Amino acid sequence: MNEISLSLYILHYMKYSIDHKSPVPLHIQAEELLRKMIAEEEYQNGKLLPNEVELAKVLAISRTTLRQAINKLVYEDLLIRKKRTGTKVNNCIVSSKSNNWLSFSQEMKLRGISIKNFELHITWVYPDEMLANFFEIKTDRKVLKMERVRGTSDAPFVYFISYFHPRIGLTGDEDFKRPLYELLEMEYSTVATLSKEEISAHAADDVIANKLRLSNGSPVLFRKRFVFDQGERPIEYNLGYYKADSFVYTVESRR
Amino acid sequence: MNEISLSLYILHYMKYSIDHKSPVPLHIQAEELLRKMIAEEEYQNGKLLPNEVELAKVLAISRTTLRQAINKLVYEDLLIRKKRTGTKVNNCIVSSKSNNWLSFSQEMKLRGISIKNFELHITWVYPDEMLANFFEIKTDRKVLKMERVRGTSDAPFVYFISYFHPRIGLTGDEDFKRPLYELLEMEYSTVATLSKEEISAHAADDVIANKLRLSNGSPVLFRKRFVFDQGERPIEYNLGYYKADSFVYTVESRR
DNA sequence: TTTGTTCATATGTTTGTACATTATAATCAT
DNA sequence: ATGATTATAATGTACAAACATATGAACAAA
Repeated sequence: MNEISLSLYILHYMKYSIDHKSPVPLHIQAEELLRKMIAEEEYQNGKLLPNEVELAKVLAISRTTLRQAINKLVYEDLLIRKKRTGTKVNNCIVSSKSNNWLSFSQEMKLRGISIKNFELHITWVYPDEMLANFFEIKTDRKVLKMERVRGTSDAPFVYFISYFHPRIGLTGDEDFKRPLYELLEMEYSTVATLSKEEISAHAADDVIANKLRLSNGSPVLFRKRFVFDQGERPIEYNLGYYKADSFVYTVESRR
Repeated sequence: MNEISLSLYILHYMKYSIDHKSPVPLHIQAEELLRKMIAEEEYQNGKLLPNEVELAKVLAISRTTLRQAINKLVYEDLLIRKKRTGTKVNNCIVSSKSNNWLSFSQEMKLRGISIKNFELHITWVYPDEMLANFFEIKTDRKVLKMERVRGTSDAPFVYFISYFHPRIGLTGDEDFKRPLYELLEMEYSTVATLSKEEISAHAADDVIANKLRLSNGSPVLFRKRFVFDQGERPIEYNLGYYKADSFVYTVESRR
């Protein structure tokens, strides 16, 4: 690479730079920087990152240190390396790692996808038999129900229904635009620790089709989620209807 | 560490050793070795791994390389490092083993469902770009393709397509009515160890609808499965189309 | 036209080295 | 005894330097 394009790079990455005097480790700084970089539009379209040696040179860190940062993102499946070609953003639509406990919005943010809340509806309802049973409460004890439709700026792609255990103490006036599990953890010292999920395919009924702007009978991915706290006490029952092809559930298992 | 305890270590790790002449990278070998080590009972009880410099010395690899391996397991949350103390097994997350490794027919049997094979079709085909890439072979090298439709005595409910890596040595004349992973293990000494899966919902196209006796556009649960052996070498690529509501995927995760 | 061959260039692997950080243990002064 | 200090032993961070390997592209030979 010649002087000119090198200085272009320098210019380009001015806004992100590494502070060698900062107490935070260089590879952490580099990681942060990469996360910001790959959130940018141009990288979403499959543009390659600058190659390792050059980028290391520009950031004035060693290639090893840079690789340390890149590797982390590769492991998180946010970047894909290819020999002789380079490293680029893994822009496959939406996916969720099973052991990852990021909230929906956090994960979307990570991938540089901005999400829009289409609907947010809070009510207090009587639980049905099943829910009362799961929460281990009587059916005459009201629980907080949250309905939510979310998607990209273009169109909604998921319809959530959540029920929360009254024990938590939610009033319904909380700011539900905040990441949910953060809210529970910060304000209600309830930590979601265990989740049991059931994933299946369904045909959209009237309600679902309407919410997701689909025609009746369209395929949706349905996820039922039972969430527990540290003491394995039930805290949330969550139903999610995802527009087909908008959500891929990834699971990694080893025996 | 003195001579005696060092040689104890050597003895102890004789069974696991690193082959410097093998084509598989040292850090991969080290990773495998660690996985085996930490599976041992004594390490489950909070026993610390040997410290990095010593272990590196015993295995005759550099500390950096060893750390590469350890880091991967740390990232997977299998190991926990602690300064001044050492690295030990994180035995609190054993639940991920809930991921059953039963084969399809075994699992059905367990549930008391007798299954019927509707179709079983074996061919040799050229892999497409993606498959060749996964198998790390050229697109002109044929691979064994197995198609299979199975269900209850009433109706089919799943359509499988499997591709097997030529390395395994399958001829196509095997008895595919036997449990598949048993066959691979017994006859071809190929042990499926790691599986990465992607689950999503789709609308059935002509082919799928026909195989499963559904109408076009009906919802199906689609599962893509990448299967690897001990050395993380690819051995199978499997596509499964399940009739909606006939299959529920359950996942349990703990953080 | 097809098939090798080579070259350039990207990531991949591995080592050796050095110093920083930090939690604990041992020591010392009070 | 107890609080402060120091030493130690582990991981954490960082660099530079090789060499390995895969692959696209250009070119040459069949």
